[in-house]
Amino acid sequence: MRDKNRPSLEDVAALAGVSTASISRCINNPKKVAEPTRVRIQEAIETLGYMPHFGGRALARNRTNTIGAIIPTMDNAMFASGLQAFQETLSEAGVTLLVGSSNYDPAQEFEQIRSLLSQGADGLLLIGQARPKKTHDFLAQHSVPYVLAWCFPKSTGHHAVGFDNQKSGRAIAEHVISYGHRKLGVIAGLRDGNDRAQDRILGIQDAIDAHPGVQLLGLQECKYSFEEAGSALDDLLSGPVHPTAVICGSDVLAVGAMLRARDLGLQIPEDISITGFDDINLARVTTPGLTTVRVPQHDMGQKAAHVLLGLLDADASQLQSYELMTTIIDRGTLARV
Amino acid sequence: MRDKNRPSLEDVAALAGVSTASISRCINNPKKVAEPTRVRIQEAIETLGYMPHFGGRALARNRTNTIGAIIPTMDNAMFASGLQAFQETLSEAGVTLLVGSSNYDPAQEFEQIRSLLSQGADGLLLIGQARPKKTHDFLAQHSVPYVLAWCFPKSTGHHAVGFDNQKSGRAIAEHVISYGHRKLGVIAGLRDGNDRAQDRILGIQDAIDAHPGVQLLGLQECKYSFEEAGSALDDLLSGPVHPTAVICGSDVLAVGAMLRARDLGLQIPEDISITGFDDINLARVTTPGLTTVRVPQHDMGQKAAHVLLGLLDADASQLQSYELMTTIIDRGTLARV
DNA sequence: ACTCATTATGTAAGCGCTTGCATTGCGGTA
DNA sequence: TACCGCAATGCAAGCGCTTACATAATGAGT
Repeated sequence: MRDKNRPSLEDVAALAGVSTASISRCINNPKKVAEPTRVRIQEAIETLGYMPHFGGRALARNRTNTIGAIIPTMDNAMFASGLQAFQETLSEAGVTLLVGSSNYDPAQEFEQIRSLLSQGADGLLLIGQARPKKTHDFLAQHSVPYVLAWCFPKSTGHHAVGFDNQKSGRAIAEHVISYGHRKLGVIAGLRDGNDRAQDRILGIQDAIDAHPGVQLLGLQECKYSFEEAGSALDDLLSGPVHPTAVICGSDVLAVGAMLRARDLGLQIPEDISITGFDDINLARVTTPGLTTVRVPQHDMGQKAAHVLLGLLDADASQLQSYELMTTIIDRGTLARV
Repeated sequence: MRDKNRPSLEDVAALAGVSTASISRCINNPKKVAEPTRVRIQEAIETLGYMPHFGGRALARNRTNTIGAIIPTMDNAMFASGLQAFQETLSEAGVTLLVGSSNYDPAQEFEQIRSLLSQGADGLLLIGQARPKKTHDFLAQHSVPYVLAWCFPKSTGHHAVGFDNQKSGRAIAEHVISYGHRKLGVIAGLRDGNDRAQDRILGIQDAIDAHPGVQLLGLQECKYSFEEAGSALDDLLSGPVHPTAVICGSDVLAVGAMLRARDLGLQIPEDISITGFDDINLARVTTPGLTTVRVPQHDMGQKAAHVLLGLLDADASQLQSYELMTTIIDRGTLARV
């Protein structure tokens, strides 16, 4: 066992010639201790290199100062940068981030929730709103405060910091339609267990339904990888009638489709238009640049952290929800028809 | 205080009609408990929805089953995907990941180390080898096991899972030179406090020194952003003689330079060659694809996790180091001259 | 001079869990 | 039948910290 001679409160107390209680107060609430004592204690702490024992502290105050985030994967820049902002904000408040990843699988998400909770997380950040009853029950049973991100539930039953995927999906589809496209294809993420993917599709459908002349020639679902998106494009192009525009549920999918289109010798956007969703770095880099929906990832992460921090202190039962707005970024992959 | 009626070991013990010791054993070492008792205990746990209290456990065994990672930023896909692999591997072993970020700043890194340690991290993953004495002392004083990643120190003083940045830097430079380039430019990350950036430059220098006819026309250091890299390219092109190839210290820098080159009306690679380093997704997506150095991010994260897990169990003082190999990926941004 | 706030500090009782040691009960052996 | 060894379980002492409460010291108000 390492740390055999890790100094404890008692050691510091002995050195400083005060009781352990004073040390504790000095650390947690300095103004409750007289100036000279405080200085003496500080010195003792320094010379011993004392650092409070996490377990002892967690046990005594029943609080870990730790918040967990469970995201599908950090491999997608979209979540990574939101998480970065989230972490930075927590850190400023002296709270540490625990990370779990679900790989878009509700069962894995459940396990990670369980795991982070058993690690004593004081609160949780969860992506999206759709989850099995089992998960909801579990969360309720343990009454952890948590906030949802990357979504904005209409029935605002829960704290959320995000945007309306359906509305945004509709917006980009309307945009495409406004450019004159009438034959559309869609490449979406697997909607099973993924409400964001699902809602975006719903939004696209809304737009199509609202414009009688417009038809959806095909809808492909696939994983978020260039390769799968490429195959999805193949499928979309395998029918007798080709779409003039393909709306993609994420930038990764869109770029995958672009890559494939290029391999097929198709010019973008002359031969086929493609749009993305998320506006990650990738979208700025393709030729031409990807027309996409900008999601305020950074703000979302930051705001979510603030909300969560608030929930910890105030035993806030008051609903805290913030809807952030997305915007369409016109680059070069959408042509007028 | 939430959790007022969170069940404790004692509650379970009462329900199951055994002592708390048995419950504890049943959880931590099932085979020390007779089958029928085990079943009874299990049931009690289920019906109560019992979950061990983290603090209590951490206090009693002086161990948190938690590992911290401090990376420069998750905003760079390179670290994000390594971290993802790291997390997954830890998770399989039942260990939770704590995340801190340093933003490439040694002082911030120190603070994060301090913070994660005070959160009881049993081990640490750190990026790179160069850090202030203060940091080293601190790590030594608290005798936490830690492993370095993204580097492979020659004086293998410490556990490391990574690659030799200098060697790889030299390799890509040699590659560029072998294509006939004689006038080179370099855009690197800020080397202050960043040994990876520094070593890559050193490697490039090595290659240049080894080839008498080759000259380095300019070396620009900047932050890892498209914009800064763009400005760096401007500077490189502001002299009387232009480089025919620009070697960049990361893909982000390379792409930033490409974007700017395109704005300047330069054809890549006809007018100017550009190479990257890391091989993140971005590199596959540009037109033409970026010639770069592939870093085995995934393997590195995974291997680092294994090493760290090993260090926790075996009180392993034995040095565990793994050098991974990088490879040059030829895409289209390097022309023959 | 005496009382009463007020402030600074000490005392000690937990917080929930693990674990070394003691105890019990059992089957096998002499 | 008495004894031993072993497996299963219970007992209780911490682990290091926080905090309600008790105590001491100081100064203000009368």
